[in-house]
Amino acid sequence: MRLGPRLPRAFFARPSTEVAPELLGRFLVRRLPDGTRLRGRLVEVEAYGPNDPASHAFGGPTPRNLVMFGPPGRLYVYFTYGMHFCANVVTGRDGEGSAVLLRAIEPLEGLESMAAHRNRSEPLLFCSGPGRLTQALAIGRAENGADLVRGSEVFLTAGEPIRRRVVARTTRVGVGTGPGARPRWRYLERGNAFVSPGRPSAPGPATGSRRS
DNA sequence: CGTTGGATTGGCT
DNA sequence: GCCAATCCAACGC
Repeated sequence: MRLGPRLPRAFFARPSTEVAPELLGRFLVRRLPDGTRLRGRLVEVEAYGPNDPASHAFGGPTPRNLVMFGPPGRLYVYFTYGMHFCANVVTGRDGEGSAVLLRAIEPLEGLESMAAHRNRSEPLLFCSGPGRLTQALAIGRAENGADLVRGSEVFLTAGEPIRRRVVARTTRVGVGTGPGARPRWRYLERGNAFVSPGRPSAPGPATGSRRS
């Protein structure tokens, strides 16, 4: 299967809520130091914008979130809960501080390596969740700040963009109940089994009863 | 310098 | 459904 051309810088230089749904169906490609290529198709993402109380960027730059305030098209990786990494794509204008969290991919290539990284044999448990995804693809501190447009360790290609009809929106997972819980900035491919089991922050008419 | 809690996951009741 | 795991960034004093 063709990877398609790489997504250009201009693709990322837009608001995160615009970029996020268009990332679905794209290929996330990871080249390991030993040459192994891992690849999956994005099926679930979340947008984090400027002035977003749920965003790490809320409150301004810190050593941890600095990459978010850099140029778009780079990878922002952070460590959380003492054991998991989460990976984001930086979006918007340089200095803006917005990003899209990569929550799940459908594994397409390098499944054996993913299984080893995850210590699981069930593909549904490889990359269905932000912490699982980074573990399966061996993405960690070293990949923080990686340039997705020009680098070779991690990048995104055109892949198979999906029709907007197939994109479902819900509130975000794990953002609590405060401000920031309401906007429906989690985008997923309707009916895809590899979407994470994470529950939206504010279940309601917009989320629970929607057909998949 | 001490405290708090996290854009999660997996195992157990 | 509940909760422990396990580190460390952010923040307050």
